[in-house]
Amino acid sequence: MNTPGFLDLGRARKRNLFGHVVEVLGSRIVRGDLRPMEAFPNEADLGREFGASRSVIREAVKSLAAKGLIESRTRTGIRVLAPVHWNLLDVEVLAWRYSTMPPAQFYHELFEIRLMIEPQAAFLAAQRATPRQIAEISTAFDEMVAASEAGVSGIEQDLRFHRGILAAGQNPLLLQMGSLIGVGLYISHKISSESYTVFLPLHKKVLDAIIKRSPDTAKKAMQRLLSETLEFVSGHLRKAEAVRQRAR
Amino acid sequence: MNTPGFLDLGRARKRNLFGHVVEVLGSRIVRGDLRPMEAFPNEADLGREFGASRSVIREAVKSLAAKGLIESRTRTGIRVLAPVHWNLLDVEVLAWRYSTMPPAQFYHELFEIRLMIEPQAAFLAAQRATPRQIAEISTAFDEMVAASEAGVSGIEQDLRFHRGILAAGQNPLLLQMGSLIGVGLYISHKISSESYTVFLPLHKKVLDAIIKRSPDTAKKAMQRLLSETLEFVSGHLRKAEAVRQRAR
DNA sequence: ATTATATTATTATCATATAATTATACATCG
DNA sequence: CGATGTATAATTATATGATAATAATATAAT
Repeated sequence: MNTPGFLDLGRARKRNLFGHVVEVLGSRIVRGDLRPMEAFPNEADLGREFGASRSVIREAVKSLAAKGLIESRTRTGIRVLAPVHWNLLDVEVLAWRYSTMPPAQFYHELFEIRLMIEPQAAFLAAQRATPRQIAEISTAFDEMVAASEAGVSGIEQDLRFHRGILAAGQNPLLLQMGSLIGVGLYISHKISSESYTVFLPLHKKVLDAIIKRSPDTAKKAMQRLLSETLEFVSGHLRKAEAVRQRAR
Repeated sequence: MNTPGFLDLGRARKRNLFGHVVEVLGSRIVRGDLRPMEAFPNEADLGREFGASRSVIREAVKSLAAKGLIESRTRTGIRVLAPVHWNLLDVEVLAWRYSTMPPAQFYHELFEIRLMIEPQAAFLAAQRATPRQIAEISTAFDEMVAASEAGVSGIEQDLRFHRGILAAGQNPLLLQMGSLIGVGLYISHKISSESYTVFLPLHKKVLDAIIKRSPDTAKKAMQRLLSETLEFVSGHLRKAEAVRQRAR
């Protein structure tokens, strides 16, 4: 039974009117339909477009403003902020970006950051992880293996593995990167469901190094895991692209 | 009572009721006054506490929800989410965290992340920066020098310097780290206004390496700049702490 | 014991009214 | 002419009160 947890990226958010408005406007902004400094519909217009009351529109606007996408001022109206202000690590913003960008480019961006963060996180985890945290990472790995043998997704377990390492780094700011990893795994899995099975041994090396308290080894193992995964998925994406080209 | 924001990053809050409610509730949550899963006031109670109408409360709640601090569901009410969900890189959340944490600890966390990101960003900048971007970084540095000679703050210029390098890395996700740097600089400056003057030569080395398109040199220079700044400020913090101890 | 149903607390949405803010245009004055 | 104050109007900010939808909990029926 799959718990609908962290990874409801694909799922359309249409629970309620508010969510719908946020979703549509957020996508538009991130996609670039509504460019900074250009005219933005005012509350009344938005209400008309979505058939929603002013309250709903205002709440949606506040929500997008909290993510740094827009700003709303009296008399001036609503305006899209420059991308510098966007909270790009927000799960929703990440999802909007992903759904409106060439997968290969997005994936590349993502891994460039992961490669900066996670190896060092593994390093710190090897130094600082509590026994409890090591156990958490360890069981996550075991469940990845089990999922692999059972031939099911395992993406949740994979995320728990990586999140566990971030947590063991004992720096709360690190945990923020969990959203990046979540999206990364989600994409990997969409592209090639075998990817995590192939890389189980590399995960194991990271885990072992953390258990042995060998920071440098953990760091290098994580580096290798990430760069090989990137290579693997990029290859798949290139192949898919080639097929699409030929199909024309 | 409500703590007036020690940190006016961007815009000072309290401009209006909405901002006030967001500020106070956000601080409370981040500080840990309102713990996850425990009872949270409902809309009516919040309205009574702040003397605000339901609209204001609802908008504030949506705003905090957009930052991942709380979740609001029909009949269940509002509840604080686990810290994993918080958008810790959001400028406001960062500010709330800073104003409710021991400065030394916060500063350490911050630099641990900066040390993961910025050296590699400098590396990428040396590879990828456009002439225009190099010019931007360069003028930012010149203005830092000018500010230093004039004996004024220079914190804006410093931020532009570091942001410029992130931008030159050509990875939008990198830019998100600008908020971290902004807060970091703000704190450095509060602690010791001389800090950036002392480290001008190290900035220069980073700039030169980028101009010369020497990624490895740029990376190492940035690494040195950051770790020495960290050391410098930590020393000041320790001294301040010692003084406070003695004062008892 | 399990399942269906009713109750009820809470948020979701709507509609409307008034206040506050501020960009703009205009007028006034030095 | 240029600066500076002032009225106007557009837009968001806030308030109020009503109804709808949702789901946790209690209750009744099987």
